[in-house]
Amino acid sequence: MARYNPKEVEPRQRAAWDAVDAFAAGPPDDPRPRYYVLEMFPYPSGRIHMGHVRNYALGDVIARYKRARGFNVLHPMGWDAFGMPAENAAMERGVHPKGWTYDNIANMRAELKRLGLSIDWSRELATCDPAYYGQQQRWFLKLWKRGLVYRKEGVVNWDPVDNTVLANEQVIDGRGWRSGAVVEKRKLTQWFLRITDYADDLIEGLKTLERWPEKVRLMQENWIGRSKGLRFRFAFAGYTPTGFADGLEVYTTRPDTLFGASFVAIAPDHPLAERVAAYHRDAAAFIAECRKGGTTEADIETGEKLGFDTGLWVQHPFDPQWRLKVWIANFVLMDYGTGAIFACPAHDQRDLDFARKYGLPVRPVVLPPGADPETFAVGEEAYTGPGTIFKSGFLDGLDVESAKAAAIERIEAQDQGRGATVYRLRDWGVSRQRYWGCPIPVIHCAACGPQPAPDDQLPVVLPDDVTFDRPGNPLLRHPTWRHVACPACGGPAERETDTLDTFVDSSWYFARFTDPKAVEPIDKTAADAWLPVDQYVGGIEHAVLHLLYARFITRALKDEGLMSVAEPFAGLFTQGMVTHETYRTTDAAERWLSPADIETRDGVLVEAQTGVPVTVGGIEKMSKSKKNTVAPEDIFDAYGVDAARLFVMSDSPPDRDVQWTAGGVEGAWRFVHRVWNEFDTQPEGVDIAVDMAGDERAKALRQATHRLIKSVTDSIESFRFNTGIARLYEFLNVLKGAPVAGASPAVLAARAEALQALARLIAPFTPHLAEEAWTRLGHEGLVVQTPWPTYDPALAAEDEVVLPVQVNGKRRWEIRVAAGLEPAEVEKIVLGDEEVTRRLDGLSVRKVIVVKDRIVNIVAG
RNA sequence: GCCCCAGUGGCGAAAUGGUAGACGCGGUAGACUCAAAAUCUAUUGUCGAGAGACGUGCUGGUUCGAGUCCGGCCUGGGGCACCA
Repeated sequence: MARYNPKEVEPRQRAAWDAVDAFAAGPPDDPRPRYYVLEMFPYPSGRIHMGHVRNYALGDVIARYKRARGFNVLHPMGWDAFGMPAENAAMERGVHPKGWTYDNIANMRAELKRLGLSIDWSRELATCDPAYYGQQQRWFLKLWKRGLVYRKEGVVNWDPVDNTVLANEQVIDGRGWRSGAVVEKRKLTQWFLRITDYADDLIEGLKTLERWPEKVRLMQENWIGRSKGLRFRFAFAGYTPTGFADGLEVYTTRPDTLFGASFVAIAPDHPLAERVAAYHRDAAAFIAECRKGGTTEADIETGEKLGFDTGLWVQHPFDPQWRLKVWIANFVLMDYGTGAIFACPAHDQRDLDFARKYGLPVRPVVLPPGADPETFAVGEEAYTGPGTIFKSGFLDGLDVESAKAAAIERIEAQDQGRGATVYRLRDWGVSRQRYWGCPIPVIHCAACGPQPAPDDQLPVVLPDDVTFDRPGNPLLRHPTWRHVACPACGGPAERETDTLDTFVDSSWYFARFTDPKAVEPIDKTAADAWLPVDQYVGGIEHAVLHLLYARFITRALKDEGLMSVAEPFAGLFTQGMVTHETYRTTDAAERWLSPADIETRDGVLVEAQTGVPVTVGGIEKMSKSKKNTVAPEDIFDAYGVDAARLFVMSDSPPDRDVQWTAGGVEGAWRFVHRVWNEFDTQPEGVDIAVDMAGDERAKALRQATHRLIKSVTDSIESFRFNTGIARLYEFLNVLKGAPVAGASPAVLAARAEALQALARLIAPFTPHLAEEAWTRLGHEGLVVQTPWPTYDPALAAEDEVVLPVQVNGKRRWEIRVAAGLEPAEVEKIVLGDEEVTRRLDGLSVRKVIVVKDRIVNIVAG
């Protein structure tokens, strides 16, 4: 009897899979139904962390399960290989980003292979490979031709640490998503992708994504932020400023409150504000002050409403005699709606704050239900609820929604505006002033303007000979790379030196995986065969960023005819994080300590090296800064890969955070050994066909086996891997209750049947152990090539059930009856039970409720 | 401020409206051992000797029956945030 040794078994079983190329996706004419399972591909930081282990183990369970269920599974892996860390390494350590990246890829590939993932490695790709980003340049130019790419000057988010521009989605709480630096506003000319063209589609599409978490759909919907309202023009009263002969256009979602108008306000960046500033020094000073304020969180929190009276007046659209003042206001945003609003202080808090500060009129026009129209007034809080419109001319008596429609209708009839839909979503700025990214394949000619790089010059390859001794974009200071001939006129021209946001790279890789060597960006036949991805697995942190960009690019490429699906991911699963306790020294320095650096001495937690006492802090996401990480490689060495995989899936539901504990992984490790012992003690050559009838113990084991198959299958199907694993643990306890020692031939046969099932059921979770066990049972082939076990419903069903009997909802005793017994029969048994008189305690039976195979409740009084 | 999610033993967690706490961790006792580790066995929500009672953040309600459904509140987490 040999002790299970993962260090010996695991590499051997991986070699066995490789020898038969077990995980290659089937050829195009494969008759099996296709299933595409994909985890978000990693950034090659150099090492895998526990988050990767969990992410890829979860995906691997699905891939292995689906394969066993007879699917032709595509389960590829690649590298999101462009990005800042490579350049930082170049600047800090003098290594080349390319070398650094490919070294990291080599390391991480080896680590991921060690995890025993059932990946089709023949499809591996890296986004920094010209073979990949060249194809990206191809479709980028196609989208340019389509009008989905444009260049404009605008105020952008500038990350002063990474020295680059960031998209709105990449600014979190006023800081760069990667660097954490406070983002500044800069005016730059940038490349944009017209994601707003698809705003409506992207919202509507969410409704079709039934296998996405509600939470993610909601976040995307909020991010796109569709609102319906009215866009209309105010005519100026008295003086009309130059360039505004058509009036001033505003956007509102509350046209029902137009008779409550108090003033009109424009953004400090509004062209009219600039016009006013041209002849009004105080206005110019006010605008400058607003810009300085910035958009950081703190500024907004304390942000006081500030305004500047332009001295201009406009006419109310429903009453030309009624004049409204035009203010410049710091709370009006230029890049939402039209950058101008009409204010109704009674029914909008911001307008109210502003009106109170500057002594402007507050006119309630929505009467809350039950309020008195004579006395209703607004104090310090605007009324935004439902009600009846009053003091509003032709809108009087209508409810809010009807009044909106009526007001829009009137404005449209007057030809002053139209009902409009406005989005919060902005176009996606994709220019990055960095070296390690996909070059934007454009050539700038002073005479001809920006020109697409000619097809025969693609890919536009990054030059290798660049320097990182100074900040800024190395492409900009490369001596020769930029200088090329204009493809249109042949004159001297310059390459675009901006590279693409790395989120562009990850917006289509799932499509490239369907044929990673295609001569076109996407092989339509392969893409249409495999897409959409049946199950995508990744972190919730990409709920808006990557997942929104990928949906957009998929739609754009579909419209370009490159593939046929509109939604890239039919099913999405967002897994929780791996967390760990944090530790700090109690000395003045309060240093964070790694779990590896602490130990218990005389019952006190101390730093191993110094003996300084340690306090246990919160349970947080594993991170380098808090030092609460555990290196996967160390765990693999100590407990084996299977135990690590098992533990990250066993202790929490996959979508929730899981807390890494030393005790937990030891439990998983014990399970691995106990499973092996059951296989190891089973004698060889047991006759499984022996007659088991009449042997109660054998029958009980067989029933447990078939119930196990059912419950593990159900658990995997519903992504509740933790409960599936719990059933496996439970079953092991059953097996141990029917040991080989002293077993009848029938029990031995039942054990053999149980082990045949068990080896296959654990295969998605602990694949190496499963394979070794399968071999131990004497099979020639591999578990990975063996179908999923099936259960006999008759055996899985209970034949006797214990029914709790309640009296008035309180459990009093229980009876044992045949499963499936009709309620009337059960009632007879219960009422005939001698317990009944004792338990009723003098009460009489009023009613008996029997839920078949579940419970009996006697209502007595 | 708005939107969403979650509160269950010492801990991670189970539980189609039907026996709350499966399974694991930790604890306790025991076996094996010269001893320890490992392993195995039993036990482990609280109170109670026991029968039993009480227990799923608080509070109302629906129901024969509520952790689960509905209303209000509290706490924690996440998202958005001057979006007109």
